[in-house]
Amino acid sequence: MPTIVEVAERAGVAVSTVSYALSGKRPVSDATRQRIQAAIDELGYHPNVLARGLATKRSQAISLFYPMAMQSRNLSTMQFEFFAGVTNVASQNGYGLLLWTTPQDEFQIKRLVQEGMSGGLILMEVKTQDPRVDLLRELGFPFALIGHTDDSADLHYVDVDFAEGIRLALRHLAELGHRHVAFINFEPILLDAGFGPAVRLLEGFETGLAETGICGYVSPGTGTADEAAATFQSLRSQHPDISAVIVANEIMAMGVSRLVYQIGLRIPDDLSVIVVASDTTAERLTPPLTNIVLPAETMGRIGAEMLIDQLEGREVRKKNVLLAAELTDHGSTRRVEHG
Amino acid sequence: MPTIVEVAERAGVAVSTVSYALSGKRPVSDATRQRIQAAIDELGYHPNVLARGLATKRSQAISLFYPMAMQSRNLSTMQFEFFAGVTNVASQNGYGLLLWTTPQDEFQIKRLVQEGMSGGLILMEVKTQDPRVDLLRELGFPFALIGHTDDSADLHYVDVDFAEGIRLALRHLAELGHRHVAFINFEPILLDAGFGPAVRLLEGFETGLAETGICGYVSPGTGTADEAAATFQSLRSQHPDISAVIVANEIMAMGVSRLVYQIGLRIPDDLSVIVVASDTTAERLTPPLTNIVLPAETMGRIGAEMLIDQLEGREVRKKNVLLAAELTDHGSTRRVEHG
DNA sequence: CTGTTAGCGCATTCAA
DNA sequence: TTGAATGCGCTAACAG
Repeated sequence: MPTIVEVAERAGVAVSTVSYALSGKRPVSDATRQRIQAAIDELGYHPNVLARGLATKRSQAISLFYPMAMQSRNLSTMQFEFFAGVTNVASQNGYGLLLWTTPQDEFQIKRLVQEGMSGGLILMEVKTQDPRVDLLRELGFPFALIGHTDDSADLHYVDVDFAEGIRLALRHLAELGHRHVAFINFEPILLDAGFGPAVRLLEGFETGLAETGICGYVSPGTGTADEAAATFQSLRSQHPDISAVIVANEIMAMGVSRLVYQIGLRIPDDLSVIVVASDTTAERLTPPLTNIVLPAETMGRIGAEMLIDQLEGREVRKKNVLLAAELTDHGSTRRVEHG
Repeated sequence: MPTIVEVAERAGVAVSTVSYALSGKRPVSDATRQRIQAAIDELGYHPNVLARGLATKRSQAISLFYPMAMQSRNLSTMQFEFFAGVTNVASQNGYGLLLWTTPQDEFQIKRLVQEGMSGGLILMEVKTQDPRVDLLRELGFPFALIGHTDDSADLHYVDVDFAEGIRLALRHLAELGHRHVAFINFEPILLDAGFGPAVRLLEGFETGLAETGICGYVSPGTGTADEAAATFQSLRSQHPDISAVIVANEIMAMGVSRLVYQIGLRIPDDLSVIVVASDTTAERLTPPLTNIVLPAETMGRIGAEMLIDQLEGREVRKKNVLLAAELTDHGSTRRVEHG
């Protein structure tokens, strides 16, 4: 495999000249630049990024700590969308993207930082209080969050306003005459751990109830479609007045849809359903579900851009991005009489 | 950030001794080993993988070229499952996983190889004739395939027997009395490009028709759910006898399901449906669909294992893995009278 | 505008 | 069982 030395010899110049021609950090005359380029092409030379990284103490790769959920069977299309956003931005900017599913404790983060392979880190599934964030802050390592902590005003993050999102949903349902609404949240473990969306959805649901006068039934979900279905069924048998349900993710929503289908009811005729999901995901379900918009691909994209901007020493274009809440109507809600 | 030199100083030994203590490639006395370990712990030392990679000319990271589809809006849960398999195995073995969505041409592959950041490569969406495979072979770079070419007997690959899978489906339908079956394949572009599953499903469908005497209607899909639905509807209006449909992926199947739901029919009462998908994906759909098993997570796992075995110089435990075809009944097919 | 050279942090050969 | 010294391929002073 050709090295920079061989390129230099072939072009009849010093190695540093080749290096500078490549990086553009020093002017190089057109004539020599062309000879160098010719040598590069003939040899099929590509710089060794390890050597470069060692010399510069920076790396053209970023790391993504993968959601815990990935290790379970509980794969969600939306996690994948976050992913697509991050990956595409990284590739477009010439960065490699490293994926990690190891436990994301303090030790692993320190390790990752010191290993030097990645120059920055993107964190997902952020908690309202998150020790990982504290550590990264302390280490001074570049990072960006998809999600945010309660004290992340000074950090680079992108998130969506979940609390307002679920309030939008409640107002929408209130206008349609619904008086009894169920909410299937993420599993209790996540809520207890302070997982942002779980906490903020619940908070928004409660303030939304107060605002709309709707009577709410909160039922923690359990992650899987089956368990969400079972949960909903028991809730519904206890409270037959429930005419609408809001579900925290599309996996659980699929469970509810399937249950409804199996017991012979129809959405929205017999039940209104709203899900927290991306538009693409929500509209692809059977039936399509009206959704509190979680623009996963966009969030991944913005997170990656924020991080790469930092790494490139550019002024970071955005920071602290809290996307406004939105509701997209896919026809899964319907007016009820009387309530 | 502590280096190996600092560890050596603190432990009062030579740098090489620390290195050997870490790698175990040379005996180190218990006493010094312990002093070294103490120094490592106190300093919070982690070896710099770039420096290590530069010195050894090997890297503890592998690369995955991401499916083209990822760059479109056409995200599939199953791609994600392949992914989860690969990622988890990599992490468990202490390997980083690098994701690339750049165009996967000859140039990019050469580049990736020479850059030295990854020690091996996993290729997905393999074509029956695939120039990327030829190049990698020629370069002598370690790689594994998820999918296979027509001449890959000597390669490391994992794939599933798609042709036999669709024949299983046809036999199953034949036993239930179906005489007119539609098949919605991957988009023509993929078929023309020689994309393995597209080619082999079609081939299996045709031999399966001959074997069962079923009358088949092949309609190329177009990737999206909407277009698959439209395609199926036109097929059905032209051939009202169609009582069952086989669909090449779950995205298109969702389109068909939704259409069926919208026009007021039921699965399987009015239409039998079989999809090529993983069990988890198929059973989560509304309604759950009987599936030709595509064990995506397992395939990702096996592919990564094969590659890492190679890299570690271990005897590769498996190679040339063509998983047997299977059909899982999720109740979306039903006996028809008369045919 | 270009050349010379000292590291970056580690593995490994050669000596002891 | 251990130490000293060389080099992996590249960048970035320093020198001209």
